[in-house]
Amino acid sequence: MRYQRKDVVERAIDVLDRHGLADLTMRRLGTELGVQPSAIYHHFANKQSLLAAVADELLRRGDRPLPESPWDARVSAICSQLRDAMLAYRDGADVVATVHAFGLGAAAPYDALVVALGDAGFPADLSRTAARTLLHFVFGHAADEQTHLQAGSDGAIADAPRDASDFEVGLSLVIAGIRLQQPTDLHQV
Amino acid sequence: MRYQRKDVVERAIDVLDRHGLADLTMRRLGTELGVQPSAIYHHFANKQSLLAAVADELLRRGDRPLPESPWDARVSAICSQLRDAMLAYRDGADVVATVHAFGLGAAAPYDALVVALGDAGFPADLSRTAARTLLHFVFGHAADEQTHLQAGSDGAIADAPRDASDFEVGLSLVIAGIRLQQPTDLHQV
DNA sequence: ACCTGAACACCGTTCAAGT
DNA sequence: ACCTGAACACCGTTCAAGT
Repeated sequence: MRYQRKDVVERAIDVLDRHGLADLTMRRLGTELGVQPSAIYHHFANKQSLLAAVADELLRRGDRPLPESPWDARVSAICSQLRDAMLAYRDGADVVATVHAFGLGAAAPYDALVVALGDAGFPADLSRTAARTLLHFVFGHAADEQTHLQAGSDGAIADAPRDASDFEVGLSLVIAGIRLQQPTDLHQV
Repeated sequence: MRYQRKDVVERAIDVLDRHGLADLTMRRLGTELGVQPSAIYHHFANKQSLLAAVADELLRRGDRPLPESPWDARVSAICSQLRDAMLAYRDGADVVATVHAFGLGAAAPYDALVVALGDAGFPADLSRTAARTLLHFVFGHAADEQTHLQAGSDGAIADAPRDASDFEVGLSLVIAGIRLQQPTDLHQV
């Protein structure tokens, strides 16, 4: 029963999706792998690194080729893809947000947004600020939605009725705000 | 040494600010109060409720009267005040975000935003979506900033240089996007 | 390279009983 | 109303030692 890093991450995602983040403990994961908890520390320095690897793999699995299209459609596609990737697994938004809060993770979507905005002619400063603003929205919205969905399945009361298009509306607000910052001579590019 | 709910919350904020969220345990708090950990369960059903009360108190302490001004300035003031309240205590953004992720907390700023937007003439649906979009930005930005500040004081490398006006720029992007949704006959109100 | 076994220093929560 | 004392069922992490 010898495992590599990759096997451990795969099993961790399995436990996450079946039992949730609260049950994704080093001890539980060890049991699932048929191994002592301490064995996992041969592959990861600590639980934080394991979670970072899990978050990266979740996002990697959601990776799709982006369409050739105007910058705003590309930005929208990156955000939607990120959202879909997080919602595809139980507590996925939580994991990605936790890892991001620790200062790691989601570097790929961030870079993709900065590039898309830079290509559209926005200055580098604004591109970075706008990219982070978009990520805050996507993370926050996904976490919110996953919490409410889960609260619903737990039998708790869903206090805020959420429309299916709520994400698109919020996203379009932010993108519209970014669009306004374009130099006027680029409005038709 | 008999305490009431309020005393427990105050001491919890004290521990939070001095030692951080990771050290705000029921056992630690009990020790600081000179009481058994189990005694806290007389005042709070569980740790989650305690944290919710802590988050509410943090926001309450940051409460300032809002200026009479156009809707966009009011919205901006609500967001800045929320941000300041979260950053005023160590790990404050983390606490508020955690509580919010659990489906509670930050109801006051949310309601204030919905009212400000509704008064400006936005339809109720859009007001709610815009209010949540703003909260996602403010929470995400504050958590990000607090993480990086703390990483800096821990001696870690601050990977993304953050400008002091970064919050204002991001916030103005979102508000500008909302402004575009105004019915044209209200643009000058 | 990968794992065991045992320990260390903790957690949140419950509950009968006390004042 | 507020608290004690003791227990239950867990955590993440370290480390010498094994193969």
